[in-house]
Amino acid sequence: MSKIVIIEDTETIREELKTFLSRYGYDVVALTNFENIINDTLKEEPDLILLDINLPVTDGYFICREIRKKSDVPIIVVTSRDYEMDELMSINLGADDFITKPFNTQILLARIESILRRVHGSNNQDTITYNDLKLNLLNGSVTFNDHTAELTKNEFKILSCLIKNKGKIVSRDDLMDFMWNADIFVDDNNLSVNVTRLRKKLEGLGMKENIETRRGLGYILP
Amino acid sequence: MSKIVIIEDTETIREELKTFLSRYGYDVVALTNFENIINDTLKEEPDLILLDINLPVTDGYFICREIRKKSDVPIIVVTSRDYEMDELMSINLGADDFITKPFNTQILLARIESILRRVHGSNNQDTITYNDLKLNLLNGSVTFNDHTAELTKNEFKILSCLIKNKGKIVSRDDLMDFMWNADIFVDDNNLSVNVTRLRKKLEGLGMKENIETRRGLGYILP
DNA sequence: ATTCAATATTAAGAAAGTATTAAGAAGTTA
DNA sequence: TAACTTCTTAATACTTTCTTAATATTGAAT
Repeated sequence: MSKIVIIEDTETIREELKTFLSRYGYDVVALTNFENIINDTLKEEPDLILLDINLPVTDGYFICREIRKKSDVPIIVVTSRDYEMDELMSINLGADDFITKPFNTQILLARIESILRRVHGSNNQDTITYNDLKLNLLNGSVTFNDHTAELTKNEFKILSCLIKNKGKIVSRDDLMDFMWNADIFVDDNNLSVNVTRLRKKLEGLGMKENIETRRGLGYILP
Repeated sequence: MSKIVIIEDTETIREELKTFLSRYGYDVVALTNFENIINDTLKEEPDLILLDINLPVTDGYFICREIRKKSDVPIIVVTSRDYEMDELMSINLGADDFITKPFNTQILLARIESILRRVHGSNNQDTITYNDLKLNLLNGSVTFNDHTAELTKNEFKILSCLIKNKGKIVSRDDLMDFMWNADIFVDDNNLSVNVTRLRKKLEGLGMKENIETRRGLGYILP
């Protein structure tokens, strides 16, 4: 399910869009407080952003550029038909597409799907998830709701192994093999220690229930 | 120099487009014989196709679909404003973008450039950025706000590699490979030294937080 | 309830991994 | 070649993470 963040000041349009896109299976977040809009948007980790460029208070151009500085998330810029040159500008802003108001909702839908297809097409397996827990494979960080922590190499290996096998028990032996070359001897307790540390880190993020021990069998993310 | 094929039956528009796009440095081919249009077009091996969907004799929809079957070349579909639903259709046709007549030539140009940029990868880029940091790829200088510094070859390579991978951890090994031919041995510490120097230079520009170390994993511009 | 193996916990020292500094080597440019 | 910049090597310092070790807890089996 793709998440779309809507940045639009007109309440009616905003709500219409939200209802419409939700009906088509998108996870839609319509931000209403524009004070900290850039960070708020990025915090949502959307798959796509729908940005009205003609915001009366905040500057849509600015928002677009700032978001692009920090993220490659696709941005569709919404412009008013009267200001066609805005379209031109939005290209240089780093926007991925733009659409003019009033727009046909089917067209909007098609453009959204087109972009998402393009992005997901290139098989973005950048993050793996377990419920609300996200493990970023590229920068080695975990996020649970809004809280993020960096993992060390060992913690990262354990967690990625368990998430990839979510719902299955992973034996301690398998984990050991995965983490260390099987030929060199590593004390078995080493794993316990690292699991403990990982658990603490996850709890620190607010994830109370995380890795479970199945005594005699291994560990599991149930 | 990118080659654009124009498929448009109205001679005046066709010639106008050709003149206009040529002036902006494109190699333009305007086909006039529609008998074998699909093969003729593909034979040109264009970088982009501009296709009028409302061709009176030949069916633009058909052309678009057939071209897409045989090639991934970007297609911009030109439609008449009256038939907005054409836009939707053209997406399903495999078109990459569409534009309605009468169009602002600057917008057309912007869309063409946008698509070509997307396809060619962000190649024709003179500078790459990370937040407020700009790295000029042509002269090897970095700018942070108003402050500028010259980078040495090694510093440049490290920074460009990290900016191109912003948000991702780049392992020391990858950086080493990127900087030196993997076959000759280069002391690993060499990288540390160069990272230190680069960091100092960036700090000197006022960029307090820059390259982060992820011990055991690599470096990252977060 | 007791026992025992399996796992957890804690803390502290060891070991990698990385940073820093300086000095000489190797290029560059005038 | 001299003067300069940049690169590499080397020696040493620093830090984070890993591992060890000693001890505690848990849960299943008896």
